Amino acid sequence: MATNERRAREKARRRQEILQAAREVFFERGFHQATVDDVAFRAEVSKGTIYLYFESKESILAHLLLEGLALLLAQLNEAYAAHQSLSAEERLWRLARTYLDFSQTHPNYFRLMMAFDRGRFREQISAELYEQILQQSIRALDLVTQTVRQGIQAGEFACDDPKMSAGALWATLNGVLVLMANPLRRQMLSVELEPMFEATMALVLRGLRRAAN
Amino acid sequence: MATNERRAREKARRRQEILQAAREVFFERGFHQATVDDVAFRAEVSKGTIYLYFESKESILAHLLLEGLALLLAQLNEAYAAHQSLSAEERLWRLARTYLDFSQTHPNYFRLMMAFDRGRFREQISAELYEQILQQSIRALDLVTQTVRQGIQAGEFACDDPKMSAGALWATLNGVLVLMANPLRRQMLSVELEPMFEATMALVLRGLRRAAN
Amino acid sequence: MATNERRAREKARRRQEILQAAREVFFERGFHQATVDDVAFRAEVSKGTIYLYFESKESILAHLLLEGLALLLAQLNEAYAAHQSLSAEERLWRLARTYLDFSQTHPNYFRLMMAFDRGRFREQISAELYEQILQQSIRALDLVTQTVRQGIQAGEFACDDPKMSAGALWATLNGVLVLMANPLRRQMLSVELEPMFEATMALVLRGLRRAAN
Amino acid sequence: MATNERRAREKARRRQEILQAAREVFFERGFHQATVDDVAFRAEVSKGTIYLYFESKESILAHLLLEGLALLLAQLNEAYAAHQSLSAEERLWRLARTYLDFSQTHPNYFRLMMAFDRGRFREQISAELYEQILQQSIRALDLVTQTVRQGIQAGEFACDDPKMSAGALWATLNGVLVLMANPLRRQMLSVELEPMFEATMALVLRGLRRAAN
DNA sequence: TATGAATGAGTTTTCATTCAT
DNA sequence: TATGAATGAAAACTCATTCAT
Repeated sequence: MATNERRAREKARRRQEILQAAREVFFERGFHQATVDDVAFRAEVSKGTIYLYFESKESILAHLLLEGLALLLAQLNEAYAAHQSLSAEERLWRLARTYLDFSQTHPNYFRLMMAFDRGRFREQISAELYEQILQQSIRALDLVTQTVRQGIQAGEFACDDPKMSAGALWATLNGVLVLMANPLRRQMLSVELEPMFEATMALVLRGLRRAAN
Repeated sequence: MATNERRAREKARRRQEILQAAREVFFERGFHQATVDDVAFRAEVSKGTIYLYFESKESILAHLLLEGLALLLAQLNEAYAAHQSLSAEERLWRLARTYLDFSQTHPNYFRLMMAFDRGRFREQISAELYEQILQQSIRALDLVTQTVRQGIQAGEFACDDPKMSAGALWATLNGVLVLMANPLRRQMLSVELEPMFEATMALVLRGLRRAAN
Repeated sequence: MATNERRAREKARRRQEILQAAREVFFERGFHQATVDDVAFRAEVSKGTIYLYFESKESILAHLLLEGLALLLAQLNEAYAAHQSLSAEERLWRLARTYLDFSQTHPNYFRLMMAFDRGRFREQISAELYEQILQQSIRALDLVTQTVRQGIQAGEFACDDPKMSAGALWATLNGVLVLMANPLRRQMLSVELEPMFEATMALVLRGLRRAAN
Repeated sequence: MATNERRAREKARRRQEILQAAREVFFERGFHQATVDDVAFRAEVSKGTIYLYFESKESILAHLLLEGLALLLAQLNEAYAAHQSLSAEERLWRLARTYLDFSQTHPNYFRLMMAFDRGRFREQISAELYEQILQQSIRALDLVTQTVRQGIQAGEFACDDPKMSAGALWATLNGVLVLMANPLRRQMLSVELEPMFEATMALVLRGLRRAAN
């Protein structure tokens, strides 16, 4: 029935509204500082309604994380697919640059992703949700792996295990982005993110190249 | 006076006992789950006493972090100083291996360090304490920078900015260690920490070497 | 009209389904622990529908109680009527035994009856409903009163006020059944329900008999 | 030290104050309707303080019950011990009358005792507390058992098992007191508590007497 | 008649921190 | 210096009931 459809639509919309409110509130005040009441108030629904759409406060956060991952994945996919004739190295640059951009444009989502590995978060959400998040985060890595594989086949790269190399590259990016996320540390190192990013990528890619051996 | 000295000594000891208790409790139950009461009980002092030695719960955590950093630094220093005649590359391997070992032997301290960058932690402790922690964490990096500098001077490495290269190396290590800290992810990647560590180090060092250009 | 009849029939059936679901849910989880949602789910109707058939959660419980009382009354009536030529004492034994059986076969209903006297239950249901329940519970007593009266007329019993004696007998039964309902207490008293029941009945009937005076 | 003593004394006093406040609040509004906030307000302490002295709301209730039992036991003991030369039957009358008086003077405590057997109360308090309550309630019964035993030895009573007879007597009293606690039921039965009590006691004691056989 | 989304007051419990002794 | 009793704000989550559709 049409009624059912409309209902489903409205339900989805309401859910989005709550998620949107939670995003604002969590990002403004921090997850721990923010209260479910805050979210309800911002979403202009009652507190009970929140629990009609989400199991717990943590579950909301998990869904925000999923949202962020989806956004990142979309951008990475776009970067990956954009130009078919790209060399593997160029493609890796594009992927990395996209990630860098994402981390700067959506610092909150990025911080959420980095925080995911830590804490008792895992214990507070359902196993399915947890695995779902992990799956998504692996997908980003898969794009890199594909590209490394391409580079190996094209003779650009000289590594044996594309998975491992991709992991190394991705881990490196994470490390750099996290390291440089702290302004005080940037100052102490007297290095800025952009050059550091460039240098690190150059370093790793140099390591990957055939001639390296 | 001797009395003063003894007093100071006892005060320091009491402080250590509290710290020790906090370490156990925080690591067992997690920082948020642990209560100051737990710490007081474990340290066999009253709750009020805790606040004679530390400003707040967060401050205790910060001092634990400092402790962890001191431990790591000691180990890194030892690894750095051990053999004077080491090549820069060998020395970097030793430093990295030491860091890897530390992350495995003291996973709780390691997690604490990684967590430091996140969250509202910064807002909950005094600015001095915060900077102190940052200073310490920079010192570790300095050892790496020194080594890279040595490599450049010796003609081993072919990079311009030792600070940046050291940062890249360290960031890479952090990234790998964090990435592989999650068992489920290790499984999904079907890669183990040890080979990943080796491969990543090899990759980055290859990128650093002269011949690379 | 036939339609009306069918409607009424269906309405009654739906009501019974809800009552049946409530019985299961309330008895399984306890009244307070059970939610109206549970009942609705079990009855396979929506929560709103529950309120089309019952005024409140408490009202459902009251109707369950009425159901239990009806069941007990039916059994008591049967026991009372079964053999016309029974002596009063034999008849009292049968009634008591029936009550005992009921308390064991339907412990939940029995507990509900015993709970009725307590708590703010009275304040939560309509006065009519409350009185209805009381009326029903009095009817059971009436059977006992009738029998005592019979015994007096037949010269079996030697008491003046049949109402009072019946009340005493019934109260005694209630007391015994409640006292022995607790397993831990049975253990502490090292007496089982059955012998206690027999002994108490024997005691009271002895007291009722003519020779007693 | 004197300080310790005073502290202990004050702690005990504070505990009593909370218990006193809880008694008032629970009895006025009913346990479920009453909130811990109410108790705290009445006791003029903060809510947190309540939980410094009692584990839970239910635990407070349990301690009130213990208080009531202690009071009842004191009165029963007094009645039991008062006159050494009493016959068993006279003594039973005194004990029963004392119980009756208690139920009228402290209807709230009495209701609490009757409620104890029901509900999920058992599941909400610690096993020790639960057993403690049960133990106390058994002690009252023990006085009756002692007296019945005395009657048997003196040749007054003609029963075999004093425990069982005492149980029957006590159960009977409980039954009568509960049955007659409801005003509406008293009205419907057109019997008042006092005569009912007298008649029931007479009935049961007649059943106990030697001549009965 | 039936639905089920929305409500929002209500409740227990926790815990970092303070302060009189 | 040490204690530990007291605080009281805070916060997540529940659920009976209503009402627009």
